[in-house]
Formats: sequence, structure tokens, C-alpha cells
Amino acid sequence: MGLTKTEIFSEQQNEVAVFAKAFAHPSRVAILQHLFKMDTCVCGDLVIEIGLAQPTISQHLKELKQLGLIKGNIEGTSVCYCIDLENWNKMKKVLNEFFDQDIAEKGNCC
Amino acid sequence: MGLTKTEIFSEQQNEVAVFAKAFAHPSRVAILQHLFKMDTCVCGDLVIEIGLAQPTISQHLKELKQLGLIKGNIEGTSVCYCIDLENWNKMKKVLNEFFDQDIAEKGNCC
DNA sequence: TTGATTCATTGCAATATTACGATAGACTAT
DNA sequence: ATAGTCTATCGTAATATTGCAATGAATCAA
Repeated sequence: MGLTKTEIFSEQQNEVAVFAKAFAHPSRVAILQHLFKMDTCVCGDLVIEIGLAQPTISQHLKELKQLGLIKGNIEGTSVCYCIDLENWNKMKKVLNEFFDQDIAEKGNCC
Repeated sequence: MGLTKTEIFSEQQNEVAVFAKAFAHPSRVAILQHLFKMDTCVCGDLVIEIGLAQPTISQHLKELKQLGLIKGNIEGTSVCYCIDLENWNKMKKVLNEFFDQDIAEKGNCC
């Protein structure tokens, strides 16, 4: 059906999934990497850098912004996008807690 | 179009995206958490635990298996699934390298 | 063999995601 | 005002993902 049954999962499980979705596409990975590399970022940069159409980039930026991973300030006619470190670190914490579950002394059955 | 243009991205960017996709759905997050919790895991367990239909769970398990994050051994009539630690650690390394890009002394323009 | 159990596969329906052309809105420069 | 630049939004087309009923394949128990 394509309809995720979010209500049957825990809040943490949904949070991991929502954050992971941000990186689940190479366009967004590339956008974030570029934002890390640069000091000041404009959408136009990204269109040239990444090689997708401007509306496509704009759409990906919107998703990242809604997740809180980036923020954008209007600067004259262009928009300055950059990483929102506070939320970025929160995301890292949530995902790393998931990655680092207790796996130490487990009888490996397989 | 829904067709990801993987060819315009770097290998690393695609790798991050592919791994992230594994966690981009709460079902798979829940499955992995359950596999961590248990010592010996069977698909039937997961159907009861998670509350989705058996074919749905089976499909998610297949994806995780194809990615190499879990492995499954046939054990009589049931199948023993568990985390593949080697690939799990590789995934952690790939994603953490992405998460921990140089962000230290950046002039925050926003 | 027959029936029960367990998991995989197939086929389908519905929603989600990705991409882009066209267009609109906001600002700048002339 | 007018033209040019930059970004957002709308509408649309195509692919991807999710979920499940039905079915199949393999094993075990009697």
C-alpha cells in the first residue's frame, strides 16, 4: 500500500527512520556535503555543483529544512543555506544510539 | 520521474544513501532492534513482535539481507536471522565518516 | 502419505518519492 | 518602470516503496 503504519512503532523507531530518510538519497547526501565544504552557500551553487534541475534541488533543500538539518537565510536575491549544527548533532546522537546497541557478548547463532 | 540519477554522484555518496535507506523505514528499524535484543531470531518472532503481515516482514528481511546487514541460516523449518556484525560495522564507519565532516571552526553565516 | 508449520515468492493495489518544465514571487540594477 | 537574476511553488509523469492475500516450497510429526 505504500502507507507506513507509523502508529505501531515507537517514537524512537520513527525518529530514526525520519532522520535516515534525509540521507536515503544521494542528492541530499551531496547537498549536505557541499554545505559542509563551503562557508556560505547559495542554492545556485548547488544546482551547478550537483547537476540536477533547480526545482529538484529546491525540493531537496525544503525537505532538509523541514527536518531541521539545514537553515536558510534570505540574503538579497539569493538564499544562504547552511547546516543547522544543533539539529545535526541531535540527529547524530539519535542515530548513533541506534547504531551502538549492545552487541558485545552475544552468542552468534549464525 | 522517481528515477535516481546515481551516475552523477560519487561512490561514497551512493553508499551513504544505500545504507541510510535501510533505516529509512520504522519496520526495518524495529526488526534490527529486535535482532539486537534476541540471541536467536526467527521470522515468526518478528511477525508477532512487530505486527505486520508475514510477507511484509519477509520482504524487509530480504532487503536487509541483500544489503548484508543481517544473515539468515536455515534451521529445520524455521530461519535464524541475526545481525552481520562485520557489515554492520562497515556501515557504521561509512555513515559516521559522513556525519563527522569537518565542521569545527566554520563561520556560521546564518 | 497427510497435515501442520515456517518462510519465500508472486501479483496486485495504494501511497511515496524523484525529477523537471512552466510559472510566480522577490529583489537588483539600469 | 523594465529587464535580469535567483529561488519557490505548481502540476505532472515516472519510478520506487510498502503492504497484504494467495500461493508455493521445504521440513517435520504422526
